[in-house]
Amino acid sequence: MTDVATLHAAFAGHIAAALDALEAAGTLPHGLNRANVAVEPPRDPAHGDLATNAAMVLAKPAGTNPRALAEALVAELTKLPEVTSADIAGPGFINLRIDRSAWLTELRAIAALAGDYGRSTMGGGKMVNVEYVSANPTGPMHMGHCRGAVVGDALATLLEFAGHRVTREYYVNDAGGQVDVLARSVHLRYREALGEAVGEVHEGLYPGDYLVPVAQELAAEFGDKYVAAPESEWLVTFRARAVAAMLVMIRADLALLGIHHDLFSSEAELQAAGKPEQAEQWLRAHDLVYDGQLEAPKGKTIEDWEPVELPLFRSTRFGDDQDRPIKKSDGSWTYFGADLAYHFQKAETADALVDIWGADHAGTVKRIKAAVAALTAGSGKEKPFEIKIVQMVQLLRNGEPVKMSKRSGNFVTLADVVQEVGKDVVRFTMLTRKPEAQMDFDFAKVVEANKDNPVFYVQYAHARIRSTLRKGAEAGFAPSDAALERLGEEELELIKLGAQFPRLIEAAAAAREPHRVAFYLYDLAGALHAYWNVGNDRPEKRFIVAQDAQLTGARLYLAAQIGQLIKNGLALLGVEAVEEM
RNA sequence: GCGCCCGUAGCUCAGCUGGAUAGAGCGCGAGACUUCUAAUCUUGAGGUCGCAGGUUCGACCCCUGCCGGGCGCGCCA
Repeated sequence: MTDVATLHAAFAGHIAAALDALEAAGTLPHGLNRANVAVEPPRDPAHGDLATNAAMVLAKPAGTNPRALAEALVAELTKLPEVTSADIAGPGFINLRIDRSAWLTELRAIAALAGDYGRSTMGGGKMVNVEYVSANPTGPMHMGHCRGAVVGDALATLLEFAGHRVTREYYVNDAGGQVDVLARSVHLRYREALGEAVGEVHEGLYPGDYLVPVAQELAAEFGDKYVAAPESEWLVTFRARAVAAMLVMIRADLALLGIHHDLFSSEAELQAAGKPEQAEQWLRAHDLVYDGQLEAPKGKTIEDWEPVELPLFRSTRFGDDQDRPIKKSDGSWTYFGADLAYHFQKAETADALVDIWGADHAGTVKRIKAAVAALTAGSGKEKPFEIKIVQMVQLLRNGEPVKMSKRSGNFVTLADVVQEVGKDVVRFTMLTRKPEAQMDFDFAKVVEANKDNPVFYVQYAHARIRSTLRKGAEAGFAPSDAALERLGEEELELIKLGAQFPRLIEAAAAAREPHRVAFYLYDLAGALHAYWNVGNDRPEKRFIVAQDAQLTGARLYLAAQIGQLIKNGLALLGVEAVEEM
């Protein structure tokens, strides 16, 4: 990475330096928390290029009033050569105007940093573990998994770009009852592969045809050895083979979306290593697990409910409505029991944990966070642990809900959707809504080629730029920073919007919200299109002005940098920046 | 019954961790364009930020209580 400071980083530094100066002069006490000091463009551009709330945030802890502090800050900031004016507004905002040469310098910074423009050291190399997808290995990926997969993957990329070291992890639930059902389902298909007429697949088993290939392999390898054998003889083998086959399929499905995990962690291995026992032991020693009776579930009546004594985690202490079992009555671990040990294990190597979960698991957030917080605190390795919930996606076709039949296992697969609308459309669309809000995904709308469609709009902006650069090259014009001073106010506005990219990256990463990148790109594309449209009626406002090579060079240089920004942003979302459409 | 999420323009949604006069697209009104700088453009109207309190210099944002919608609530995963 080239050593070029972006305007955003430079001004964060300038404000900090000004505050340091005030501390040295005794105007400001030492050691104030500056975490809430922000430097950002004011909402109303008429107020200036940059604004800081430093005086308002620090006035109270400093025991002074905002305007007095602001005046002292302004005195420092006006010393900077690139600051043309610094005014105090409202309750104590400081509005700065930046010399246009600084914006042109920023444009050169984009060119110099290219794919690294916007990259941040904010994360300080901290190891963040992002766990996402983690679908049960019992079948292909379907649309229910899609949103979490895309959000998790984009978040992981974003965090990397913001200076974290990231592990993309998939937790494989290969130890529960569902993988036994999988093994039995494959056994049925195995008998079928050997010529037996198995008829309708039993209700409790997985009916999907995707089990046929692995069953055929087993048939070819073992012949009829296990046809009549008791389950105990084949279950372990069939289960292992089936899970392995399902994971191959799941990886292939995820690859269609450009998603590749670094680590697949096995629940069965975790249990074999005795991790849940260790966790239980500690929790018991600290009175967080006890043997008790589970209450009957609320809100519905269960006829055969019988209280039994189980090891329970005291989740009621943490806001849950009842204590939760970590083991079943047969002595095996519940999902929760294994999961808390799993997260504890992850916390041993990572500096922070982020899980992406579907809304159907939202009810279990409190208990797992409480258990993990207790375990990590107990070992002196308390780690931030966030769980991001992604809400349901309703599939529509021309406004009508897409029917899904659960009975036959006839769900809409991720592969089908990617095949129909393409990877880029799926990924971008999943990111044009904050994850905690429900969303509609209309097959008809997401592929429309018009400005209502954000995917198209952003990709088109990039293609337009690339096409312009090609046309310019054909006519003998190359982007050049030799005469950037020829750029006018309209161009400057575009640069100012572009210069927000580094700040946006840090804010989005800190909030763990990759969708902000998508919305920013939509804004940037809109600004580019608007600028372009002026040239429709006024040829002298086009990027290529044949009789003015100097101006054309400067405008193409601007175009190239905006294109670079869009490309960088799309890369974070895992969407291709196309050359033409 | 309980928990979590959502509620912002007619519709679909943003709103940068509490900042300045709450934004965009669609739709609607008015005008322009008949085109490869193509897959439209310009402009206007449109708001009790679900409701009611509270916290403070300041609230769409935080707290409490309601209302409406979604998801979930067995030792399943």
